[in-house]
Amino acid sequence: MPQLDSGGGSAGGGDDLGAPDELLAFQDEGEEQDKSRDSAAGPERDLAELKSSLVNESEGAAGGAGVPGAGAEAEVRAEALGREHASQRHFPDKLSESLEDGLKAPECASGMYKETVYSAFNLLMHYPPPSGAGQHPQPQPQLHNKASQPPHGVPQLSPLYEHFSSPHPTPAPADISQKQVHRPLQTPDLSGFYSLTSGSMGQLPHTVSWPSPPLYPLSPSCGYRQHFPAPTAAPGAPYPRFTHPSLMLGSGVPGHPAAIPHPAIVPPSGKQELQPYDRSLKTQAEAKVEKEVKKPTIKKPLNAFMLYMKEMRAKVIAECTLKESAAINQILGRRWHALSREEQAKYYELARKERQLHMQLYPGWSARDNYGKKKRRSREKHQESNTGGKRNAFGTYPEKAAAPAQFLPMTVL
DNA sequence: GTACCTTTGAAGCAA
DNA sequence: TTGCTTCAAAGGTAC
Repeated sequence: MPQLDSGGGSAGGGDDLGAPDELLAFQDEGEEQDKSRDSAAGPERDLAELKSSLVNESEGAAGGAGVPGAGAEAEVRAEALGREHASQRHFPDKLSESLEDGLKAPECASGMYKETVYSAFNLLMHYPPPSGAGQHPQPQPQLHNKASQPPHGVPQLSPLYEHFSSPHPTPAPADISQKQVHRPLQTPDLSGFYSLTSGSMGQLPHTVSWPSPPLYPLSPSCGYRQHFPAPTAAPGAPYPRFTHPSLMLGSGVPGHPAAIPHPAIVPPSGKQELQPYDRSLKTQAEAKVEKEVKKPTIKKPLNAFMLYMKEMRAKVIAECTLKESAAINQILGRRWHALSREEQAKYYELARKERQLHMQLYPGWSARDNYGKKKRRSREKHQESNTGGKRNAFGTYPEKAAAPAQFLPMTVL
C-alpha cells in the first residue's frame, strides 16, 4: 500500500485531507488491479470488452430468468428491452463502429498501457518557457498533451485544470500578442490554479509552494522541467520564486479586472463567460456591475479520477477516434483501474492538494452550495430510466444492476 | 437550450 | 456508521 504523504509538506499538521479512503481504495483495488493489469493487453481489449459488456448487459437482461435471484424486476427489464430491442441497438452499433474505427487506427493499437502517464502532478512540476523578449521557446519535449503545446508558442494562461489535455486548443488569434498585453499576469501555464479571495490571502502560508521539488520523480518521458528551468523572478518582483501562482494573481475576486477567473468559478449560467483578455475589454464599472449581478458558482475541486480524465481524454480521443465522452470515460475508468498504485497515487496527491488549496481559498465553501445547481431529473424519473424508461447514449438501458462496474474493474465483470 | 450518458471520488445528508 | 445522492469534466446525443 503506498504511503501517501498525507502531510503533503504542508505546515501546521492540520492537513488531514489525505483522504483515508484513498488508501482504502488502494487496498480494495490491489488484487483487482493486478488482474486488470494482467489482462490489460491494450486498447483492443479495452474496446472489445467495452463492446462485449454492453452486449452482455442486454443479453443478460433479456435472459434474466437464468440469473439466480432474478425476479420480476429482471423480467420487466427484459420485456422492456425486448420491446425496444430493435430500435435501441443502433447506438451500440454506432459505438462498435467507433470502436472499430479506433482499432483501425494504428496509434490506437499500440502502447495504450505502455506509455508513461503524464501525471498531472508531473505536469504541475513543469515550468513554462521563459517569456522574455527576444527569447525563443526552447525545444519542447514530445508531449502528447496538446494543451501543453500551445501552437502559437505562447505559454497559455491557463489554470491548473488546463495543464491537462484540451482536445481542442483554442487557436491563437492573430493579435494574440496584443491581447496578452491585457492579461494581468504573464505567468503561463502555472497561473490561476485558484484565484484568491481577498480574505483568504492571509490564511495561506507564507508561500503556498506548489510542490518543488516534486514529491514524485519525473517520468522519463516528462522532461519538460529539464527543458524549461524555473523562471527567475524579475528584479523587484513582488513574489518569490516557487510561490504559488495564485499569489501572483490579482485580487482574485471574481469579476475583478485584475483577477483571473479560476475554472472552479463559473457564472451562474454554468459557462465561462469571457476569457481573461476578453474580460479586460470591459470597463471596470461594467465588471463591477456584472460581479454584483452574477454571483459566480464555485465549483468542486476535481478528484483524482477527474484529474486523470482531464489529462488522458485527449490521448484516448486521438488514439481511438472516439468522441463520445461516455465511451471515452468508460475506457478511462478501466485504464484508471489498470494504473499502478504509484501512478494513481500521483493523482490522489494532486487531488488532495487541489482540495487543500480549494479549502484555503474558499473556507466557507461547501459542496452543498452547489446542490441543486444542476437541474437533474427527479429521482422518480431516474428510477424510471433505470427500469427501462429511457435508453442511454449507447442505446442500452442503464440499470443499477450494472452498478458494480463502479466498484469493480470491468475486466473482472 | 438543456438534460442525459459514462466514469471515479469527495462530500453531504438521512436513517 | 452505513448507504444513498449530488456534483465535478467532457462532448455527442436526444428532446
